[in-house]
Amino acid sequence: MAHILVVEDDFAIRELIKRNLQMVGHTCNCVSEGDQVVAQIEKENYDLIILDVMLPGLSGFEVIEKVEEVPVIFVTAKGALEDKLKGLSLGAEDYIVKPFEILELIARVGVVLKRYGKNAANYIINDVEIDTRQHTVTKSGNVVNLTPQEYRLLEILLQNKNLALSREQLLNLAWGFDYEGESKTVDVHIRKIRQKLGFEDCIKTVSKLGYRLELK
Amino acid sequence: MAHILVVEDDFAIRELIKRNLQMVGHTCNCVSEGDQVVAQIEKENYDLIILDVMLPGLSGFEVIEKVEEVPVIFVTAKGALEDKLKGLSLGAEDYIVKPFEILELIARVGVVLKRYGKNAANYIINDVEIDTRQHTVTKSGNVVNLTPQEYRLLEILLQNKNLALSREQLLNLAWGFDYEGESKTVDVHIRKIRQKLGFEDCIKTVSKLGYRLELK
DNA sequence: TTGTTTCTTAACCATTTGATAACTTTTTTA
DNA sequence: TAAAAAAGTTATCAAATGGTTAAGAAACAA
Repeated sequence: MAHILVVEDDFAIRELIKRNLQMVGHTCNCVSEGDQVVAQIEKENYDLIILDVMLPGLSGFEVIEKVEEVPVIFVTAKGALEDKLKGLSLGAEDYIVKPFEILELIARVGVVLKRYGKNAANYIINDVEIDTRQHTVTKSGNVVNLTPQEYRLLEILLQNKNLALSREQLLNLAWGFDYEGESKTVDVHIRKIRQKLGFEDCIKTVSKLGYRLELK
Repeated sequence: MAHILVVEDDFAIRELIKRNLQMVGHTCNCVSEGDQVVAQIEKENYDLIILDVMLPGLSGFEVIEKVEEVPVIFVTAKGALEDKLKGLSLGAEDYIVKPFEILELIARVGVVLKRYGKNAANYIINDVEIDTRQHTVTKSGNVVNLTPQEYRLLEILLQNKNLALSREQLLNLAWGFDYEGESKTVDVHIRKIRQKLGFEDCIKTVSKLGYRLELK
């Protein structure tokens, strides 16, 4: 399932989209203004952006020019053909007109994700390569055997690269929100990842808080 | 995207299918009777036919025998298991039961198209050769007898080579979306395939998730 | 029908996994 | 600086997981 950014100023529509995306298993963040988008995609890795054309601040058309590599589906109230053509020529993957059937949106999201699925979501950090579609981790070409929990934690760190995450947050994200365990457990798993991947310097300890995976 | 022929006598269902196929970007023609099919495929090149079993004039089963080279997805009323097996044995690529989730139909269409797009015919893995057209598997030149279910599972793995698939996904793809069985069933079939083909190393277990067929 | 094949589930076992406790080292802070 | 707190490290044992086998059910062929 995918991680999706929704950019929409209308509260009701934003929530509608979010709720339905989550219902089918995607994770999802929302922003209401165009100029928040760049900051957001630098913080986290998104698989798709759903982008309203009419936005306060930067318009959708202005936003898409700043977004590369992440596929975009445009949403607009205007059914105008020029908008559609402009959107597609700017590199949008798809286009949907308000008011839309939520099922249609879900279907289009699925199509775009699948189309992009080919281009594997993988990360390269030093000599370590993580391929999330294959579920493999290699270091200098050699397979590294991570346990399920280690892998889950690593994925969370990758999805939130350069962000400091508290132990509480990490427990919620990698162990599940209903998990009731000790925060020390995170430490032990972090150690394992550091050791297996040589990430001693890569995974920074944020004192009194938690950890941060530092890239670039 | 693909060009698809829909053969369905019920107006409402025909239009539903058509509208949704177009929504995700396919082009689409419809006919309501079986004996119009041959004329239609001679006029235009179709990538896929969606074919109702219960038709006035020629039945779907009679139609499929006249259709070669174009993959077919059968649609039929609920419960007719013999229909399903008959359909598949006649060469249908897939099978879907009314009433169906339109999302499911879209997904299956995508899968069949993908299969045909990239599936040249046969795979060679070590000393094992799988010919999907002939439906045969040989190891060092000797025919290996896979049961129908084993073969289906193997095909799914091949179509998704190097991708980690969850047990849930494998059940959906190899047993059908409507199948309600235990994930352990997958394990047992995986074992059979590993054993019969010597794929112990080839089919990797992805802990806490499922399996991955690793090539090259 | 009967006999045969195939599929699913249950049961068992070996292995892996992960949470915690206990101890050491580092960092913070007073 | 020393005490306290936080983080690093290691070991242990219970639980979870997957491999494997076999038995009964279901499907199929004759």
